[in-house]
This record gives sequence, C-alpha cells and structure tokens, in this order.
Amino acid sequence: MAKEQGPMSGFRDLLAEQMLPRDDVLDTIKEVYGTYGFVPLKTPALERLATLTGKYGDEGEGLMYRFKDNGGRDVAMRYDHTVPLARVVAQYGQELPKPYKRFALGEVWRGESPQAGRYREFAQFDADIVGSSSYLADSEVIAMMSDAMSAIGVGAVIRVNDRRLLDGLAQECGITDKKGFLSLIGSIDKVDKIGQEAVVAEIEEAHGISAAKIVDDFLSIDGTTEQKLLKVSELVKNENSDEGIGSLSSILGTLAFSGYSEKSVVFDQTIARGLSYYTGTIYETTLTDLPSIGSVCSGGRYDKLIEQLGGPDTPAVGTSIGVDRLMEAMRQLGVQKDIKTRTQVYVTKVDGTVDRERFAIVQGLRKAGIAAELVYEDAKLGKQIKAIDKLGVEHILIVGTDEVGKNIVILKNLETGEQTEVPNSELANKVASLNNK
RNA sequence: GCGGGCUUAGCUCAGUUGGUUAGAGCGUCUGGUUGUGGUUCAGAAGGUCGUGGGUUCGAUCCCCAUAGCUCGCCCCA
Repeated sequence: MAKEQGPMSGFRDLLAEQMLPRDDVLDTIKEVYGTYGFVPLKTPALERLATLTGKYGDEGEGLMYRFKDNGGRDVAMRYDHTVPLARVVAQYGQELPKPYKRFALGEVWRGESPQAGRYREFAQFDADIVGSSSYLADSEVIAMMSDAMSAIGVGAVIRVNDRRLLDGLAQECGITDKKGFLSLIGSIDKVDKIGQEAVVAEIEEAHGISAAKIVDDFLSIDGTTEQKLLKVSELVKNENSDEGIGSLSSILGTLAFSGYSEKSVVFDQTIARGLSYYTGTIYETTLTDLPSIGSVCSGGRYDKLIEQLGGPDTPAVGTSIGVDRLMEAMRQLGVQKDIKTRTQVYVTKVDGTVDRERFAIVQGLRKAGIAAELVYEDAKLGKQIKAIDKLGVEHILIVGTDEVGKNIVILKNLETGEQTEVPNSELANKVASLNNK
C-alpha cells in the first residue's frame, strides 16, 4: 500500500504511547532545571531569514528550511535554539537577569537526509547560562545534566574536556592554522567510532609522524581524573593547555567535592566535539548501558558565539539534550514507561438509563483530581473491560440501576480481579488512596 | 551531494524458477445466550501485490522509468 499518506520523510507522528512517556521525561528534566534556577524561554518557530542567515556556515545554510511567507517575506524555520537565544540576548540584554539562565524546549528543523535516529524535525532541550565566565557556571551545567539523567532513571557518565587543551595539543603538534586544527579535532572526535589506531594513522597522513606520535601519547593517557590531568599537563605544556587544565581541575574538583564521582563525571581528553564554536569546557554524555547510541546530551562553553551571532560580547555555557535520541535510548533500555493513557478509573456502561448518574460520578472524580472516563456506547461489559484493560487503566466502576438504587458503585481492580462495593460518598477518597500506593 | 536496500492485508513479513480462487502471525470483528476481561475454542471481514510503461498467450514475479520509504558516507542531535 502506498505509504504516501503518512508524514513526510524525516517527520513523524507521535501517538500517545510515545508522547506520554516523553512528556514525563521532559517534565522531570524541567523540574531538575528549575532547581538550578533556570527559566523557560520560547522563541518563534519561524524567524526572519536575515536573523538566521550567515550563522551556520554554508552547510547549515543549505539545510535550513526557508521560504517566502504569504506576504512575500523571506522567512526560515528555527534551526537551533542558540541563534534565537543570541537574538533575545541582543534584544533584551538590559532587562535580562545576569547571569541569564534559560532553558528552551522545542522543535527545530533541518533539511538533512534522514537516517536512524536523525530526523528533519526533532526536539532539542537546551539549557544555557549567559553572562558569566565563572567555572561555577560550567560546574552547574554539568551537575545539572548529571542530575537530569539520574532523575529520569538513566545511567550516564558525563565526559568532560576543554577545548583549550586541544588547542594546546595542536600547538605541540605544530598545527597553527584553523583548518588544520579542525581537521585534528575532527580526527580525535572519531576515536570512539574508529579506534585510536585509525585516528593516529589519519593524523599521521594529514599532519606528519611527530604530530601523530604526540596524539598517540595523548590519547593513551589513562587513570583517574586526577592522574590523567597530571599526565596531560606533563605531556602538553603551554599557555593554552595550562588554562584548560586549570579550569578542568576547578570544575571537576568542585563537582567531586559535591559527590559527583567518577561514575557520573569524568575527565576524558578524547572528547572533541565537531563544532567549531566552543572556546572552553566541552562535554558529552555516554549512557552506561547503551554507549552505542552516542551522546544524548552534550555542550560546552562558547564565549564568542553570541557576539558572532549578532548579540553583545557575552560569555556563555550550555547544554543540549537530543530528546528524540534520548527517548529512543530509553526505549531500547526498556526503561521507557509503557503508558497509553493517564486515565485512572473508567466507568463502564451496563444500563443506558443511568447515564446521568454515571456522568455525575465521573465529574465528581474529576473534581477530586482523578483522571476518569466513562463509556459512551452500549457494548457487552466483557468487551468494555477488554478495551479498558488494553488501554492500561487499572480500575473500573460498574454502575447500573441496582447500584444507583443503593447509592454505591462497584469498584473493580483489573489487575487483581478484586471487586468491592463503595458508597458514592467515599468514592473519590477511595480511588485517590488506591493511586497513592 | 554520493552509495546500498526495500515497497505484497491495519501491523510484521512469507510467496510464486511467470500460469486458473496470493498466504502466515499479530490485530480487528462475530459467536461460545441476559452485568465481568486478560488464557482458550469456532468462525468472519480485510489485498488495484507502490505508480506508469514494456516483454509475453499470460506478470505480483522479468526489463525500464518514476515515486515513496529506509540504511550508510558527509555533517550533526
């Protein structure tokens, strides 16, 4: 059958069984972010083309969804949350609190060719601290990522590095031009994918044997965070790397002091991040039980970006969660909740003459904060129960003329099969207590 | 932008070395008598075999084209 009536390639419908667990995860993350004082920011899905052009490089530009709107204006779909943030900072700079800690959750659109775990419309959940270059800001963002992963029940380790360390490494390798540097970083970034040997070979080809030797030694460094930092500082000695190591020591030391062990936050000199705009701390998140899915949450410090994007010269550090990849990971890990509805009680229909009473019962439950529904159409009770059970609703009420006459309802637990008569007056409390268990 | 794979029932897929009524599992529906499900039993509905052309007495199967989907590379989340 033609599958041409579905959504376009790279776009998806998310039905209740995807959206409900997703909402739960996002709510949990929002709560965590809230405990750090982050406030929400919503920017439009559509921006003026001029706001977005020239910000993502030629490649990004080509991937942007752009068109003329009905009034003939050039517009483009939001491509990420960072450029809109820069616009907001430029526009409201004076009014914003300092530091400005905001999170942004929403869809972004990129006209890439879709692949496994990559879509043309996908949600990003960004959190950034704008206006401070303090290492405490970096520390908070990393701690917050770690907390968020714990809160949603996913084991994760955040691997932290510093861009300046890599700058220093490049310097040691005799690489001074930006292009060479990006190629070096690009190679190092692939170490998880292709292995150290292949990376070293690639670097030897591009930058010569002595550079390859240094990188090989660099990548081989092992041990605890503290040991590794020491060894790196011995191997790469220059101003750049010293800054990076100093900053990493402060951040990781501070985090360790607050109980973030090496199981949750580590120094990893192989983290490179392909993006060119990072200036300091960089980090990625590896899921303990599903490393192959890649980083579900990553970011770093980008002190020059907001200025480049047309805002004021403002330091910033932030993180971005790939919501869809995270949900996919949770599905694969089997930790995604299996829910199709939030309804707690379903009132069945056994007798059409008591619809008013059934409706009133449902309204009473709803007023008490309980999610309740009632069956509309006549059907065999067995069929009703089957359908309700399939939805995953645990309790049903049976209300017919007998029950209405006695001012009671029959409450049945579909999991245990247990069934009791409950006086109408006690119903809401009874149901509430069931769901609190 | 480059390369591979796929497209048969609502879903996941068989299948025909080209030949009369295209199959399975799951799902859906009906029934195993009146207000009690998840197991089970009996039965039913449901397919222009992606679209267009060609070869052939005959095509879902072969050829060409086209579209859609999908997976890699690049880049990224």
